[in-house]
Amino acid sequence: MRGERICAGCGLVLSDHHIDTGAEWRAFSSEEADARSRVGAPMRYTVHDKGLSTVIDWRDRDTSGRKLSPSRRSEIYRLRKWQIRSRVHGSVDRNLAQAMSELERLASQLSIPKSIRELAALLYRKSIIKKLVRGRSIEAMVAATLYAACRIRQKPRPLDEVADASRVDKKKLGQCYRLLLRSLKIKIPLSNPIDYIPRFASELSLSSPVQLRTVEILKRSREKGLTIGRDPLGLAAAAIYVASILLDERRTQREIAEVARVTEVTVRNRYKEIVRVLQIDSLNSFG
DNA sequence: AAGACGAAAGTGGTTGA
DNA sequence: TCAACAACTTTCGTCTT
Repeated sequence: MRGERICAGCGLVLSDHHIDTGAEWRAFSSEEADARSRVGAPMRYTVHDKGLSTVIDWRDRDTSGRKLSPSRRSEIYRLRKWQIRSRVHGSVDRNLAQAMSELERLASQLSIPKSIRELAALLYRKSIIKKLVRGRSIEAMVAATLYAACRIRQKPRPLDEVADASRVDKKKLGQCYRLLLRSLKIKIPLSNPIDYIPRFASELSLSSPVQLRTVEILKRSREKGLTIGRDPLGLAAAAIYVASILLDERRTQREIAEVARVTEVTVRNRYKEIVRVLQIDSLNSFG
């Protein structure tokens, strides 16, 4: 239920309220699925198998014992073949299948474009080859690859956001992410605060002049060395806060802190530094 | 009443002996 | 491997709008 449509160019969120038809939970058994399902089966997957779980009988008869039409027969034949194939292929394939469906679910919930999903899928395949998934949850590794893919494509999402959507806790997600970087020997630079601005500004309903001013503030902050060793999310939040006041579209520290997933204290600390170093006197109490 | 402020103590990751 | 360290969080009492 948390879909957004995002302009690929600028990141502007065009519309909200898309419906994710997938279940938002995972079930490890059918009992659990029954227990957690609140809306009944969305479709009759049990009939002549659209899922992979149903066993296809060898006889060419349907459940009431009648003979099947020729076209139906060939369809069943095809399905039977797939079922055998999926058994022949080992645990790696089963792991992948599960992972890919989890990836789709997660990416859909986070409105992550297809090209980034594919990169994440590639990373996951590599991590399987490297046996990184052993002893870790599939869900955690999937989330980590997705998080990494977003950062590689310069469309970072806060770690917290990914963690929430995947119900993997932040700590584990971070661990998996770092393992991924180490094992696959990929280097991902710190995320650029500017990359967060379009999303955050959109969530806060801020005009594009505010966005432009925010970017300006971030660039100048970087030149002054204010960004070294600082959390990019905190910088993004603080710059938005300053810009929103300067252009008279003020948002509270709390509002901004919430979308950026940092605390108000961090917003405060960063924005004080920005105001001091960039000498934005109109926000200063002193003359 | 809500927002902003800043001090103080706690957390998890990084670094360097 | 461990301790010091920097940045951020949590919490809370106080001031400002």
